[in-house]
Amino acid sequence: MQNLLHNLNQEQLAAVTLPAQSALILAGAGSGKTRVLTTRIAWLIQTGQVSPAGVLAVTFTNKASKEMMTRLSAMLPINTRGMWIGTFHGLCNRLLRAHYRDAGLPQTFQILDSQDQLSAIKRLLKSLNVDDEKYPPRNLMYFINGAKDQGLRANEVEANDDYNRKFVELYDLYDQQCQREGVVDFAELLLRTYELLSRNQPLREHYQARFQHILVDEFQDTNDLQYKWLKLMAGQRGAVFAVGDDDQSIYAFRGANVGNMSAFEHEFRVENLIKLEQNYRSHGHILDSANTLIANNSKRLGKNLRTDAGHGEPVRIYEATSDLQEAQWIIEEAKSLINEGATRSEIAVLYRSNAQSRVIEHALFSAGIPYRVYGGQRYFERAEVKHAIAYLQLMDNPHNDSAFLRVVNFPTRGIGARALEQLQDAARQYGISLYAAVPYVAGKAGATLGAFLKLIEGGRFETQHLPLPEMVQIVLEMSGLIQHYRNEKEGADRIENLEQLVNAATLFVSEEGFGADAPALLGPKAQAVAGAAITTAEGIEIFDADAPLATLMSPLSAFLSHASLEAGDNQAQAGQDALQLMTVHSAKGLEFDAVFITGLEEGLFPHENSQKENAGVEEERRLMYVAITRAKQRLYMSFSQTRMLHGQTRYNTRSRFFDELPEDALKWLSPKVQPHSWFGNQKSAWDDAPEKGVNTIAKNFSRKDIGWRIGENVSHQKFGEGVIVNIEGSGGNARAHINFGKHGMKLLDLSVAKLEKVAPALRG
DNA sequence: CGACTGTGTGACCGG
DNA sequence: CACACAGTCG
Repeated sequence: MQNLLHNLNQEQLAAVTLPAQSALILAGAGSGKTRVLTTRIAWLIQTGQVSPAGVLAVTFTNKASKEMMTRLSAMLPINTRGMWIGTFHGLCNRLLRAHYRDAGLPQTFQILDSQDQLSAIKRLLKSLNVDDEKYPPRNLMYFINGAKDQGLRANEVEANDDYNRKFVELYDLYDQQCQREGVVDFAELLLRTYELLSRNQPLREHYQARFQHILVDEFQDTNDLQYKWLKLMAGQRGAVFAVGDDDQSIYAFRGANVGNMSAFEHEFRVENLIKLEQNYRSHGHILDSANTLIANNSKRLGKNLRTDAGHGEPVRIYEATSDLQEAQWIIEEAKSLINEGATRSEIAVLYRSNAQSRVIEHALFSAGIPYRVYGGQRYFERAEVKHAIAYLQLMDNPHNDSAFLRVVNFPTRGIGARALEQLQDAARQYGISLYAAVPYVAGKAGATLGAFLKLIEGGRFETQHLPLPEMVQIVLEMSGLIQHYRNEKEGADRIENLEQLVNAATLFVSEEGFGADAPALLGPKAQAVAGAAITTAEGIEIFDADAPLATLMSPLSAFLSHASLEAGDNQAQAGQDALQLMTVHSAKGLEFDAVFITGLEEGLFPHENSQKENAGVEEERRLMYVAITRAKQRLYMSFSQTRMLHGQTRYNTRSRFFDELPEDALKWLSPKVQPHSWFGNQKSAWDDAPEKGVNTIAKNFSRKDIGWRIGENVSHQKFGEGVIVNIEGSGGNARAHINFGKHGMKLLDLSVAKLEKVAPALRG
């Protein structure tokens, strides 16, 4: 035990060895949060305060839970696979499989990822003849998920006007559709588990008694439903050890509620609030920047990171003239870092949104620097893989209409809109799934549909006794997918991805302990394996959802869950030493020797969608805080005067966050190319101005006429610095649209407004 | 009727 | 750059 604790600092030690009560650990970035969590679990077990089965550890990401298991295995000689360590979603999946009947689900229920969910919603609207312009599917999806994240069913949502009442009605119909098809979305996994435990007293009491210690990572990211879920699991006696950092709460957009931290403090009667403020990651200037920036937020629990490392390098800031040039600068700097001996994989380029990666990737590619992009499309989200998965889904649960529609005519087999219309009519008439409705379709359409049905059933029959990887292989062939892509010009990659699915299945089966020969389709004998049955006073038998997936569901069901819940690695050439490109969101929890934060412009970072509400800007600031605290030794920040986004040039001012950083920690670099930017140069914004649209109006005037031009940096007494985005009208009537960053877009009369020219590169 | 091709529109962050 | 849509050909 000595060695377990001996490397901890005082704060960490105090947290790890707290008594068995609920506690809140405010853990700053780089303060050894994961270490405290895992050591706490190990310490509890090693000192005999709890058995491994009495611990429930919840994380948000698969990565975090894997990390926890790995570290725990290194500390204790136990098999962590049987332990209850996982993401909220993964743990709920386990519980629902074990108690599927009580939860009102088929044993082979399937999980919709957000793509699936959106297409299910579109399908619902279509079948109801709802105008999807008036009720956009995406909005309905946000509405439904938002409600579920608060733990609200349709009948519990308040609607004050007709428009929202319609949403509520559609929410209810959506849930009915999911139930009919045997599918659940992400939020449903949690809500359904919550309802299961609140309604089923013996079950609830069983798990409450079992989990004496509940540990939660990234507590600041919990939404209302997750908070209620934890409260229910803990019951009266459970000790919840919550670790979080309110300054790193960056998921409000999907329902996370930082308020849960103070609520937790009161409702769980927290006597021990420990702050981990010693930072082991970043040099002084970097940490100062983070601290000074985040001090601009109003609602904080209060915490200031300190470090024993020296000031280190200043934070370098660069103003680029264009996104292209920004990328070139990044590459120059990265190159010199590498020349100085930096490891490529220790250099990260962060951006606010995925769309920004393209320019940087292009530049890196041209420069021949290996790089790796996180985010973007993930393995199980690729179209061809989703197709293959849909065939497998149909074999496990034929009533999944989304899966049915995805592949019924892919590869094409002569089933068109007309046939499907007939099928959908029949399904609606009898209230059954498309699959079940096939026999009710007559004529030629009925025959082709019948052939598809035979294909699925034949595949199922042929593979029922085979192990999962072999089943996958056969499905790839009999579905016609391989053949289809073989005929396609650029199908080689897709075939490779499909064949990768067989490997994925092989790997999965062995990692989850299914045994190489376990038949893919055969349901598990859960009752026999999963520990003793518990009979309650009411005579209800409960089978504990103990132990790994292998005892709860068939290899195929488990694999399909895995495909939805883990979506796989973000594509990338893994392995080699490469620069790391990712969004700030996906960088959370990581650290790098050198970090570039790019695109620091008003409208982009902070993002324009967040600027309407004040709380939104605070979240952007926390996001910036997360970005800064990823850096260990070197930190670079850059912004650009112009940027191509969604096919048009945008003129932005630099991010307000620059004004919130400590001057003495910064070093402003002047642009290396075109020092006074394009407006003094021959090639100017005129040449790049789009040929169509409002800009052509401005194009009719020469600079002499009005003295101002698009793209020019100006200063206004009240609004500060801005950029002329567009000019309309002529001569004395000319008016300019000017982007004043945090003051927003203004339309000013050029003959009236007192504007001054600003040289873009100058800055104190 | 169904398969294929071209044009227009919307696009952050993620389990 | 991805989808949904209309329009055309077999």
